[in-house]
Amino acid sequence: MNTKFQTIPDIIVARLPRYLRALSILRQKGETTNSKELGTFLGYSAAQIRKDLSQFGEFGKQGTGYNIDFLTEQINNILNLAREWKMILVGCGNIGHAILNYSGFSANGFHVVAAVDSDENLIGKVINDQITIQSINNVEQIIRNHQISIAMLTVPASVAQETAEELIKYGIKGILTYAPIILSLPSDIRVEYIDPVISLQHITYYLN
Amino acid sequence: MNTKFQTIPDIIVARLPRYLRALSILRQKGETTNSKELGTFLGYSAAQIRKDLSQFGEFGKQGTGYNIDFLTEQINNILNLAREWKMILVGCGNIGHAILNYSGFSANGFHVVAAVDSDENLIGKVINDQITIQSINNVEQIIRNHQISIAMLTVPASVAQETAEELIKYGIKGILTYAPIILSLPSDIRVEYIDPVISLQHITYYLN
DNA sequence: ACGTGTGAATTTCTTCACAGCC
DNA sequence: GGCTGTGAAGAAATTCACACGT
Repeated sequence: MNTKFQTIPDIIVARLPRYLRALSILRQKGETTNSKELGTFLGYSAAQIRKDLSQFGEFGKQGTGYNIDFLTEQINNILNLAREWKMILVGCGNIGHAILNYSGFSANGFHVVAAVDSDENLIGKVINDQITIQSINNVEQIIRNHQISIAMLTVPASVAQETAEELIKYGIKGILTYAPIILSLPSDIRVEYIDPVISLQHITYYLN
Repeated sequence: MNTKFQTIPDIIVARLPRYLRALSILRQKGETTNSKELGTFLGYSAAQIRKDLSQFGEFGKQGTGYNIDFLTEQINNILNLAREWKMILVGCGNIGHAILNYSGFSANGFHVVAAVDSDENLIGKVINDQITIQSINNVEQIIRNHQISIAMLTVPASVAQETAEELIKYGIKGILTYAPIILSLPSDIRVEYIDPVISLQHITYYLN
């Protein structure tokens, strides 16, 4: 194992959040698990689980397996989740509203601390008794004041690229976008796409 | 190329919907494209684009590249998109509501023909002047009557597994689930996950 | 006896590089 | 000249299999 001088393949990093999901469920049934159980649960091989984790350290015990709380803590550390993250929601249409009403983010340490939109009619609206939609004109000030590094982008596809570029200017480093468009951004910006149509089109290949 | 006796790696299938997204944008600028342009646009190598497409046929012309309309049609055929797909929405909370109000599905040939929920207070509610939320008790009848094979699952995590199992009994073959839980289902059922927390946790690995 | 961590073997995926056609 | 389609080469990911610690 070596976390300092080796860069971890992204394909492994991508699996770590799934490990967390699995661990939180397995925790309900016991204090320990092992690579076989975890693998069966997630649909991966036991060897792959062990190989993945060994990239970051020696988290298991021979003969016993993994202590779930300990492994969870380690993966949280690896993914920089041992802290709270502030996010800004950019675009407050249908999806934006659903996001503001969704409790799953804050339950996992991700807090939407501001929401902006360009639609005058939405500005000032209070969602979920918690957050007030602000003008997108304030976005620079909001991002800088709160030191926000993650944005959720739920604007129309037609303005997604330019909006993303603006956010980056103000210090955003990671973007979770729901716009059905491929963003062209500097390589140091992390972008994740949520595009249900792409997921559906993937499914239909296997149907008939 | 051989589409009959070779099974195509899923990693290639997964890229095809992205090609469609790219093609629809490139189409606005011209009638043809080539592997280099497409690759640059998507962040893949030109060789990979050619290799991927060659799995399914010879869609390009030497010296010219690919006719965008033709290539789009071919990929649509490969992904079984040259038809309309009916879907049922199971769970009409926040995310369910956002889905019902989202036009991106029907614009791509995916039609939500029914929506069900277990909450008595929601039943009978009309969304978007189009669809009436029905009782989940009717789900079998709805799926069978409409011959629906795709479900969008937006129920709470605690009931996602059992709900999915029920849907499969009635003939559902593909599930797009928003529940933050790993479903354990027969291998002939196609499942795609949309889990924004997993996406965020992937992003944070690269931030600090 | 159980189950990890890990080199080695294997399989899969990506890129190279070029013949061949437009 | 430009660009595809594709074997061959190379790189990456996965699985094997086992020594070793508990």
